[in-house]
Amino acid sequence: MRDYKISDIAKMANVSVATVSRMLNNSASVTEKTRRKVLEAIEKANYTPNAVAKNLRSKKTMALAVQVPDIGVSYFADIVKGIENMASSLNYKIFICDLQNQKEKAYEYMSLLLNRTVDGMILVTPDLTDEEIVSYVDQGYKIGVIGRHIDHREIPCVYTDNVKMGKEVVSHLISQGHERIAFLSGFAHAIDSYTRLEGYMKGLRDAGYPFLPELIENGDFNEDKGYEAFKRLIAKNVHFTAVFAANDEMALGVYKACQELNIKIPEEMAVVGVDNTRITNYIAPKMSTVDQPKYAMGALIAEKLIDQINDNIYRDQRVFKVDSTLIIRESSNYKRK
Amino acid sequence: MRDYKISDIAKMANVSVATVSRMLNNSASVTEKTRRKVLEAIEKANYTPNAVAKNLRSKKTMALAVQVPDIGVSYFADIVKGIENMASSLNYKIFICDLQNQKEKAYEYMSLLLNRTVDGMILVTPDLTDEEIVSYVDQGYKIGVIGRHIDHREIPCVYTDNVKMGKEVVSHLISQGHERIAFLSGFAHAIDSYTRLEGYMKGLRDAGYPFLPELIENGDFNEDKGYEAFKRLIAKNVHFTAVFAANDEMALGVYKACQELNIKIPEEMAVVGVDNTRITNYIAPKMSTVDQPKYAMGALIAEKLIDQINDNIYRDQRVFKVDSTLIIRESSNYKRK
DNA sequence: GTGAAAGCGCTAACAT
DNA sequence: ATGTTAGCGCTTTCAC
Repeated sequence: MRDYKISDIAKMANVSVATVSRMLNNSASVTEKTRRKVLEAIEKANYTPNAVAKNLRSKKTMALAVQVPDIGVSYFADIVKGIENMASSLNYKIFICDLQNQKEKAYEYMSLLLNRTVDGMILVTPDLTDEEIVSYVDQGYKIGVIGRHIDHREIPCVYTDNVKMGKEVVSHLISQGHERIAFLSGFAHAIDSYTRLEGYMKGLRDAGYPFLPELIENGDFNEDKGYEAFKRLIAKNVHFTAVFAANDEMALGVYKACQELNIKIPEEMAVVGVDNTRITNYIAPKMSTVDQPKYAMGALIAEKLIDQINDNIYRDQRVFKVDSTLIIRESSNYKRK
Repeated sequence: MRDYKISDIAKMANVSVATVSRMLNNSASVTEKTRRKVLEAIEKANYTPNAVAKNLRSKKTMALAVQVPDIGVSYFADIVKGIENMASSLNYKIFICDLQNQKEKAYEYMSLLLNRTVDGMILVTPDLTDEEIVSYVDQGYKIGVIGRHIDHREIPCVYTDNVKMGKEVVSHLISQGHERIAFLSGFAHAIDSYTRLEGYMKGLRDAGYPFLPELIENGDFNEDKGYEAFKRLIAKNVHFTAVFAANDEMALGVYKACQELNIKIPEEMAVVGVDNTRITNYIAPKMSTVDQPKYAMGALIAEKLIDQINDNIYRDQRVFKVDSTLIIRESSNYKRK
């Protein structure tokens, strides 16, 4: 393959490489006549500037990486769409790093940031600790996070008010006549899960109900673990009539377990998930869940991270707590007693 | 941020840059003693080689781009996982290009290939024509396709035997007592849709049933268009008792329309989709569909494209026709009459 | 408005 | 086994 470079174009158009570069980047004015000559040469050669050389010289790649636990989960896919669209409108490209639920990959993918393949990284994952993230940022790497809040003036954060969300779910369940509500958490270390649990406890307390530790089970945000956690709950022989799962995937696991055990949703067991994953609106019975403005959250974090990359001194708001919306569908729409 | 480069490390370790490079890339032997000195300097400086400079010099980026119509559709997400894992095991990175169902983006994203941001591109999309793809490849760009077959010795292809698939679906439906089976196609120009239609016609002919053009409607592989297409079918007032949709998304649109029109699936209308999208196994009634070995297909195309990138002369098989499996679930599991 | 030339950080050919 | 150096294709400073 014949590969043209900027000097070939310069020669063909009888101008200097600097002029071609200036024209390509609109970085300085060029007479209309020169412009036409250059354009003609470019056309004739079918020339495309080499982005790698440009990146090296300009020390920018105009690319961001996004880490998600599993791109197959529509919650993450929707966030990524928001990121992609905002980034694209600001002329940034996106590397999607799909961890496929393998934690180790979180570290591997950081190399994209360290080795300058991308200008910044967005973490939609709980894997790296706050300290690790802060340490990278203090070395000058640009990172934005979604779904968690890190208190550092150079880290843009977009997250949901999980405490409020948890309280809202619990009070809805209570209003439906439930007194004993189980909670299925995600990873123990995931802040999302943690704060939803906090909301759950506050909701219980506000209503004057006791917090029963035996009604809490750990999962890992995946369907299988939700399934297992629910089975453990049943095996314990504790009484409960509702489940609040820290995300939809785990709630799906509860559905599966209920089907196997012949437990009727919502008559015998109310189920509420979180994320408003696409599937929740198709499954029978339709699942109650909590919607987050995923697309907007993605767009917001992309915008703010790009701001951060281009400014360094951060101009204004950096932390965004967004509201979620409880969506009551069939799986919890049944008044007990 | 202090950015170390290879010459800094060389100075710190009292060796030449070549030695550092050689050590980093294991491209030639280095004495254990030098190795340790260099390692120590790298550690001390917290040095990571600049991938952009490396890419420029080596004229490789070790990255592939993958175009998909919509990463939120689990069919594509699964293929991408296969690609990602194979690529990653061969030390390649992946750029996911999510078209978000906007055709124009297909062309925009090609710039990643043209400007050398990636070494190759995998198209899981029907948007570019065979001619366009061939033209790129003839210019030396490396492209692999999935879901279609392009007759060119340098283009690896992995695709499903859609004709066989179509016949299988139709004969299943016929065996359930259906005589008038509607077909919902995807884009008119999509080869997948085209060949499935071909299989549908052959299946009909084999059974001695007539092909009725009024039972064919066009969609675009999305739920909305499937919904509309089905409504048009109904509005035509033609008689039919089964629908074969060219993919699950459109079949989902049929579900929605049936619900609105109070048509019972499968008793009054059998529905079969294609792709075995995750949602088909959760929706009520569970949807019959055709499974393709998505993950394996993704892995295969990645492997073959990387082969092609590294060889140029293509060694062996380039075209892979894989088999699909009809999965009969509730939406077509009802014998008529 | 345009050109000459330095240099981004790395690899690899050539020399020792 | 190790060092020297040219050069990958581009942007940008400094002249003019």
